[in-house]
Amino acid sequence: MTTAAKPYHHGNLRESLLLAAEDLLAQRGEAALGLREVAKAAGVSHAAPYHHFAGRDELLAAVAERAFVGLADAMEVAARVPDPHERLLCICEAYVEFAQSRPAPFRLMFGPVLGKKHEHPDLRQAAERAFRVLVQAAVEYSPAEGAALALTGWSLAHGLANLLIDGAFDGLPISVPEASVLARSMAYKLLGAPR
Amino acid sequence: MTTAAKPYHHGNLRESLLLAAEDLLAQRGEAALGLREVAKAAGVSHAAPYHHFAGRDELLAAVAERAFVGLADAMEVAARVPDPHERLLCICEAYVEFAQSRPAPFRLMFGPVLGKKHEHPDLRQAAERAFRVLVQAAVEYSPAEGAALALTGWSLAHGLANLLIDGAFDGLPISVPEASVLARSMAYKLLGAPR
DNA sequence: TGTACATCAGTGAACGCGCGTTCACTGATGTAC
DNA sequence: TGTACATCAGTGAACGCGCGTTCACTGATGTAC
Repeated sequence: MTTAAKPYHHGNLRESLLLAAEDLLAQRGEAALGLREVAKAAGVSHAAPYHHFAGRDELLAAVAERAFVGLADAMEVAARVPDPHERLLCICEAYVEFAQSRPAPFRLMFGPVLGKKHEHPDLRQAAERAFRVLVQAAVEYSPAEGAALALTGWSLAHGLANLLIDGAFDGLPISVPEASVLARSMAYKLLGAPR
Repeated sequence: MTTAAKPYHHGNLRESLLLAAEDLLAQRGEAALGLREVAKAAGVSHAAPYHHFAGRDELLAAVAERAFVGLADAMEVAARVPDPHERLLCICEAYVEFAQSRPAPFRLMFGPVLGKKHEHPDLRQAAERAFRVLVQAAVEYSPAEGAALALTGWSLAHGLANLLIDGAFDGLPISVPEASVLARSMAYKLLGAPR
């Protein structure tokens, strides 16, 4: 059994660091996302990341940006549903599912750990792409109130997502349905039943 | 001008520590909420808090609990509105206003910084009191769907609150109204216009 | 095809910092007689 | 009312840790001739 000698030059360390960061984020949460931890997880000295990122913030911003790309992708897939009513609903469901399946990235994307988000234009751009999917579907559903509907749907999905991943519903003195059932019933309250 | 000699025994250090923590939280956010920082802000050695709290987590839990008490109080005041439709709306508005005026406590209450919330029964109890205000108003508005309506209203208010305090609406490519206008228009979408 | 050399992308030691927690201590308080 | 003494609530030093960042360095790569 021969082990490949570890090359001095990594070749694609930037990508490896991001993958390691995403792994770390998923396993241990945003509190563990330090430069040294990420470097260790990528199997590299703790000073190596500085050749690829200006510092911790820039690494975090890159991770958040990639997460937003993933969210926008999922929302775009959901937006392929033909019926406008169902389409809007599926987009919101996709949003909640994203948060549930990747809670730590979701927190990083919106929370205060990564401040000064406006200083990272790529991050902002990815976020806006996701938002536009929702706005477009809302306008298609209701041209007159598209923007307001998008903000309302976003708030509803965002609130449900956060409450779910923060465990706020756990052990509540009322019975709480499954997340997907919840999302659907809430959306029906907002949009009415399917036409 | 005589300065009162600082007494060796503080008298009410537990309360002072909590006040200092709340101040620190408001000024510099949850990241700054360390035992040493709080002790310094209270003008006491960094080991003194251990006579009043088992450790950092217990201090944080106490701060979060007091914040939940404040939220529940605000919601109860809002619940005095006679008309059931307007009452439900005012409760949600109070929720959003609380988050906007005290974003850092709000994050601490729900976020992952303070984990294992179920290990702090007082905290859970204060949180449930706030939730019950909402459930009761929802049941009074619509006995048949009270619980579902409460969850939906909570999600909507919670999502709006989080998006607002995280600055997610800043610089969006659509125009976003004032927070209170937003909350009201969203609630109308959910409940219909006043009867 | 070989070789000199500039550039790149790593390493590991070090700096300075703040954190939570523990410990032996001491000054202040309050209670029993 | 006075005094001995237990208890309480502080202090300050110390431990061990991990963090972000900087630095001089060196091994690897690639390019010009």
